[in-house]
Amino acid sequence: MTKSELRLKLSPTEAVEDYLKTIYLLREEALARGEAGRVSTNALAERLDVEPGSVTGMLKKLSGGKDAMPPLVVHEPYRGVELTPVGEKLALEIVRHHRLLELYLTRVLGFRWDEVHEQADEMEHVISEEFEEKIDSLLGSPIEDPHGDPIPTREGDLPEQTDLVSLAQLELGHSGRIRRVSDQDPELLRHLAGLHLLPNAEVTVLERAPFGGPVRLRVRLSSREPAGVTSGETSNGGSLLELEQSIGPQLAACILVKRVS
Amino acid sequence: MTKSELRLKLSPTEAVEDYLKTIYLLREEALARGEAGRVSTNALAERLDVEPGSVTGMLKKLSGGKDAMPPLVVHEPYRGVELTPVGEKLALEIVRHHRLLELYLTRVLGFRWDEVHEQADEMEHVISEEFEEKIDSLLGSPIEDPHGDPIPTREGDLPEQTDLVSLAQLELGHSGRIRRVSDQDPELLRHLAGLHLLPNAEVTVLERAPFGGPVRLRVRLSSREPAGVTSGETSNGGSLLELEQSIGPQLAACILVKRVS
DNA sequence: GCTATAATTTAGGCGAACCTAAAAGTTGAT
DNA sequence: ATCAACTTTTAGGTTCGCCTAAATTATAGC
Repeated sequence: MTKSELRLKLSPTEAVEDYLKTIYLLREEALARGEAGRVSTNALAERLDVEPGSVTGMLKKLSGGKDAMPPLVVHEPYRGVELTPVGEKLALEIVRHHRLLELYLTRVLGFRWDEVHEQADEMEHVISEEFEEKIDSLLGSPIEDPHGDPIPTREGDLPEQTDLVSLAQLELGHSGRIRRVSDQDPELLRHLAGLHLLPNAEVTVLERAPFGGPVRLRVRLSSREPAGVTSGETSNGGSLLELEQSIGPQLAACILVKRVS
Repeated sequence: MTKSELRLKLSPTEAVEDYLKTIYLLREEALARGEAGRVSTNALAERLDVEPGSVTGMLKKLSGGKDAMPPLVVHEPYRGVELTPVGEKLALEIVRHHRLLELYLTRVLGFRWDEVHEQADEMEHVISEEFEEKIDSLLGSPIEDPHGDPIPTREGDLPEQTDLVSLAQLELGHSGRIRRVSDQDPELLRHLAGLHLLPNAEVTVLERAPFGGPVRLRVRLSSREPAGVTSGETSNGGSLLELEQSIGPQLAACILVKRVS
């Protein structure tokens, strides 16, 4: 009843919100990789941890438009799906909730950046517009979350992130400042924090071994490391402001930097 | 998936949590009224806004104990239901979440006391134990919420509230300090705030009209009115520290006071 | 003790969102 | 042009939490 009451005010189901959000995020990731086109059913299925058949069923519902709800996606069979303007609006609301929550949980409640994604995934569906507004203004209307992901405005506009390339693309000898890291995997985030590969750090590609070998990097630590990012181990006793790390190529692909040199 | 994953760690469903919480709260209210005995199916149905038949079905499930889940209630057909120790533990966890959230939303995020109940009802099911701990310590391990309801400890102990009587019971000429008000109805809370009948205010019963007539009260405003309780209208310009109000008997029954004289 | 009323249970169903298995359609490589 | 590999759809099923309607059981008045 609490649930159905909510849904009655024309709000989408939690499952619907998850589908819309995921379509949006997959699209965003594809764009970052320079790929065009629609999101495939299978990609959605994998990300949502659901069988492809279930996705088809949901896409049918979402593109149907019932209950005074306009179509939220355009699904062209065999060629993927994309959001309608209304669907994108809804997706952006959820993404905004998610990223605001992630930032709030780290900045205000002191969680580490690897702890917040799962919590935000739960809370994003239940917080009220008023709650959203309160934490937004408490944070000073921030434009990105702890992982560097841009936070949509209430109106659904995204701060543009220009010229970001992944460490997998950055040319030998070139440098960049870390701007954005995938928030999906807590393990990955803990690992990166351990290597001090954090937002605002400046890195240079020293060497790239062939055949998918590791990438050797010089890391210049950011003077002010972002809050709530390092674990308890305050091993920053020494004044090491520069170090070298080696990372695998799929890890490098998760790290987006803004070119410096 | 997100949902079923959670449930797999042996956590109860949201519906189950709502049933347990509601059984607990109805029991608590009955105790306050001096009634003993179990909670009836119909009382549950009414509070949960669900048909009685649905309640019976759920009670069967809850008393069944499956999926490595022990029985959470004892349901004696035709004579109501009560929580088992395990069920009560779970119920108290939800109540703790709810009341901590209510306090957090008023104290930290600046919501009014009539705005927080519905939000807490949603959020209580999704916040993590870590979130609970963070806001608990941020609030200084508080013992009651904005409406004066006691907050269970993490161990499931309740701060005792001794000697509370409702304004419907308080004898003519006697005084009490408002300690606790039902948080169920936002309208009621707004109304009370308008009459300055707020926690910590001291009231004296001046007159009680017969046949369920109104109760006339003298209200001495608390020096420090609880935060987030009065609406925008800062009509507290004058220095009126004492005033008279008249309220109906069912309203009086919602206000619990601690005897002063 | 009987009956009216209220409380409870039974039985059958529904929609949401997922599943599996298998069929059907599409694409690309040779 | 054909066939293998992939993608998508279909068809039928499951669980959860709710519903209604009808049957049953308890309680209380007379």
